[in-house]
Amino acid sequence: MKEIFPKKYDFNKQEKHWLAFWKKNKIYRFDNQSSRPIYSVDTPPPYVSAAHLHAGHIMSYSQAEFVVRYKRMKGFNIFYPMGFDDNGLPTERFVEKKYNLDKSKISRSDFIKLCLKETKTGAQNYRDLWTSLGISVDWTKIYSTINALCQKVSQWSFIDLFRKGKVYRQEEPVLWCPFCQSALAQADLEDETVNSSLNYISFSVDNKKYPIATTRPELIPACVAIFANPQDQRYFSLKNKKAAIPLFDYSVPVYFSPEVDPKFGTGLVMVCTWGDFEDIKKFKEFKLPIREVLNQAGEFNDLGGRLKGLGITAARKKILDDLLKENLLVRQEKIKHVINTHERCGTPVEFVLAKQWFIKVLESKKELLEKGKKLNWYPGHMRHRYESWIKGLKWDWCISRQRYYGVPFPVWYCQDCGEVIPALEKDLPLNPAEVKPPVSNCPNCRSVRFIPEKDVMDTWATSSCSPFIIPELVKNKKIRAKIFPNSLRPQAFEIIRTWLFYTIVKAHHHFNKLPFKDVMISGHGLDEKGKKISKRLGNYIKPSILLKEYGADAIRYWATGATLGSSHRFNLKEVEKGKYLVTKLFNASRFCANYLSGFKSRPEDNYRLEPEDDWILHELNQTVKEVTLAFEKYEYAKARNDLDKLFWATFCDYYLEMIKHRADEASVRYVLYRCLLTILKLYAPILPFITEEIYQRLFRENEKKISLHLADWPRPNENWQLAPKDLKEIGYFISEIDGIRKEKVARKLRFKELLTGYTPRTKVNLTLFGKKLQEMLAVEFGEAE
RNA sequence: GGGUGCUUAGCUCAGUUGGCAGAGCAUUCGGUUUACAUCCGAAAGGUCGUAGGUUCAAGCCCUACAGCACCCACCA
Repeated sequence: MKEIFPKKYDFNKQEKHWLAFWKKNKIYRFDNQSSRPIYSVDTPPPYVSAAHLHAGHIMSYSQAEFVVRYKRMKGFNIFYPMGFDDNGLPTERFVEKKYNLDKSKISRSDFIKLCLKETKTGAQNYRDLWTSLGISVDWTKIYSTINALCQKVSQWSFIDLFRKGKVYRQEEPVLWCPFCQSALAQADLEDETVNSSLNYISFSVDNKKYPIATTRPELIPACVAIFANPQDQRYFSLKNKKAAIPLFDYSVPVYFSPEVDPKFGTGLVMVCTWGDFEDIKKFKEFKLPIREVLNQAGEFNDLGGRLKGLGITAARKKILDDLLKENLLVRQEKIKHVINTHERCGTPVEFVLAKQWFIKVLESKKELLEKGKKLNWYPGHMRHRYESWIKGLKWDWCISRQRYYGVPFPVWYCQDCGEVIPALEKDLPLNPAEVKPPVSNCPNCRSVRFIPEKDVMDTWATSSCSPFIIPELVKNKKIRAKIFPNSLRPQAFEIIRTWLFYTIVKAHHHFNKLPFKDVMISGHGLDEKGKKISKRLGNYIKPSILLKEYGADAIRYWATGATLGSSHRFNLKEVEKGKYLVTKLFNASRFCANYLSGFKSRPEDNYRLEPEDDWILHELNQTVKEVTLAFEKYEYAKARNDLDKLFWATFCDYYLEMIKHRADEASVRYVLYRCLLTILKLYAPILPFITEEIYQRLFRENEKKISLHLADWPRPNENWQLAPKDLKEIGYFISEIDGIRKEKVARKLRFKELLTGYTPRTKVNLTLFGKKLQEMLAVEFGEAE
C-alpha cells in the first residue's frame, strides 16, 4: 500500500493540490440547472480597508463556511457569493491615512484612482486568504460595492424609496464630522469617555450674576437661550427676562422646561446652536433662532468674534483664558463625561445645518421590531441588541455624505424651484454630474436649468442592498427569485445596528419582507490573553505563517471552538491539536488502507459481524445523529467534539486495536469501510483538505463522486442501532447500563484485555478493572470470579 | 441608569429535558518491535462566583448580590 499512502502527509503541498483540483472541477459552483433547493448566503462583504488580516477574520468567515459545507452535502444547491465593500467613507479614510492625504488638496479624480487601486489590493488580500483556507465560495459570483451592478441596485433602491415616499431631503441640524467634513448617521457614532471640566460661567440678568455650568464654553457665542426648570424657585424671578452673554455683546431670553435637571450644575442651562441633541430638541420646540458659529471644518466664523479662525480645542482654551481675565469664570470642576465621536476617525462630532437625504426609519420602529421577532437569531439573545438599537433611535437614517468615493444620488434639482428630478430606472447606473436629466423642462416650473446632486451615498446604503444584489449575479430570472430572501446572513455582532438593521429596513420598505431567514452572529477573535486583536498591539500571528506551519485544516479546527455570538481566544495549542488530528486521520487511514485495498462494498452481502463490529456501527450511527443535529443548529463546536470522541477515543483507541488480529475477515473490511468513510464525511465541513485527500486515495474509485464535498451527508442507519438490552448482552458495557453513563464506563474499560478472551457468555474478569469500577460492575454482573 | 451574556480543574473551555462533576492542554507515573512528526494507559487536580429558596435530588430552576465583558441610554 506504500504507493497509495505515503508515510507522511505534506499538508503544504497537498492543500495547494486540492485547491487546484476543486477549482479545476468547479466543485463549489452554483448549479444553474439544478432543481435542488437553494441555500443562499448573504456573505459579509469585508471592508477592504481592513488590511491587516488575522485570526479574527479567519474565525468569523469560517463559521459560515462550516455550515455551508454541511448544507452542500445535505443536498442543497449552494449559492455562496463573496462581496467586497470598497466604497464610501471607510475606504476614503483608509486611503487618506495611507497616503497622508487631505481631501481638499487632491483632485476628485486622482483621489478616486487611488481608492480604486487600494481596494483592488485589499480585495486580493482577502481573496487569497479565503482561498487558502478553503472557504468554499463560488468565485464566479463576486461583487464589489463600487461596481456598476451595485451602483445600479443602490440607485434603484433610492429611486424606489423616493417613489414610495420613504426618503426625503431636508435641511436640518445633522450629525457632522468636522474632520471628514461630511454628514453622518447615528450608527456612525462611537462613545468616548473623556476627562473634561465643567465650567461655571457668569451670565448676568439685570446686572445680577447667574453662573451656568457648561462643558462647551467655546459655544458661548452660539448661545440662543437660557433654560431653567419651571419648579426651580431660585429662578422664578428670571421669567420674561433676558440674560446677557458674557464676552459677547448680546442677550438671550430665559425659558423654562421640565427637562432641565435642577440638580445638575447651577440648574441653569445654556442652549446653543448646537451643542448636543437636547439643544436641537429645544431649538425645534421653542423655535429658537440659529447662531451657527462653526463652519464645516469645525472652525469658528465671523459670528465667533474673538474666536474667529480657531478650531474647537483652541477656541475652548482661549475663551476660558478670556473668561478668567474678565473674572467671569466662577470655578471649574473636573468631570468625566461621554462624547460622541466619528467611529472612522475618532473626531468629536458637531452639528451643522445642511440639506441631506434621509431614509425614514422612526415612523417604522414598531414594524421593524416585529420583523426582528420573525427572524431566526443564532444565538437568540442577539435580538436584544437589535431591539435596543431601534428603541434608542432619534434620527432618521441620514444617507448623504459630502464625499467623493461612493455611489452618486441619481437626482438633479431644478435650479429655479428646487424640484427633485429622479433618474429613470433604465438609465441606471449613472452619475448626474456627467449626464443630463431625463426631462428638458422642470415639471413644476418649466425651467430648463438643473443642478446635479454632488453628494454620494453612505456606504451602508449600498451594502444594505446585498440580499437583492446577490441574486443579480445569476442570469436566469426564475432562479433569482429563489435566492431572495436569502437563507442565511452570517455577520459580526458589532454591525447589528448598521448592516443588519439597515438591510432589514430596506427589505421592509421595498418588499415588506425579511431579507433572510436565519442570521448567525459571530463574536470577536481575541488574542491568547483575551485582548482584542489589533494591529497596534501586534498581538497576532500572520495567517500566512499559521498556514505554513499548521495548515488550513488546523486553523479551521481552532475556529470551530468559537461558540456563536461569543468572542473566542486564539489558542495556538488548539491549532496544534488540529494539526495532530489531521495527522491522526491520515495515519489511521493509512492503517485502514491495508485492509481496504481492493475492497468492494456490497450492501447485499451478509457479513458475519462480531460484537465489536455491532458496537462500533452503533456508536457511528449515534454520532451521525448527534453531529447532524448539531450542524442543523449551527453548533459546529459540538459537532466537532462529538466527532473527536468517536474518531479518536472510540474508533482509533478501541476499535482499531480490537480488530488487529482480524485482518483477513471480510466483515472487518466492511465495517472499516463504512466507519472511515462516514467519519470523513462528518469531518468534511471542518477539515476539507485532509478528508478529501483520504477520500481520493481510498474511496473515490468505489464511491464515484468526484469530490468528497459533493458526496451525500451520512444518514442514520436504524439497522445499526442497538437496543440497550443488546449492548448489555454483548457485554461491552458501552451504552447505558441501567443508568450508568456510557462514556464513563467505556473510558474505564480495558478493551484489549476484555476482547482477547471474549466469548459472549463468559463472566468478566473484574480484577482487570480499578476498584471503583469493580464495585459498579459487581452490582451489574453479580460477584466477581 | 436600563439590558444581554459570562463566572465550572493550574490554563482554554464542554456540560442537552434537574439524576454519581467532564474534555483538551499543562503536571506526575507507567507502558509502547511494526497506523501514529509518536501513541496508549493511569494518577493527581473542583465548596461549579456569593447568599438564600424550590425539590427526594440543583452546575442546571427561582430570588438577591458581586465581579468581568458587551449593548443601549445619559452627555447642559
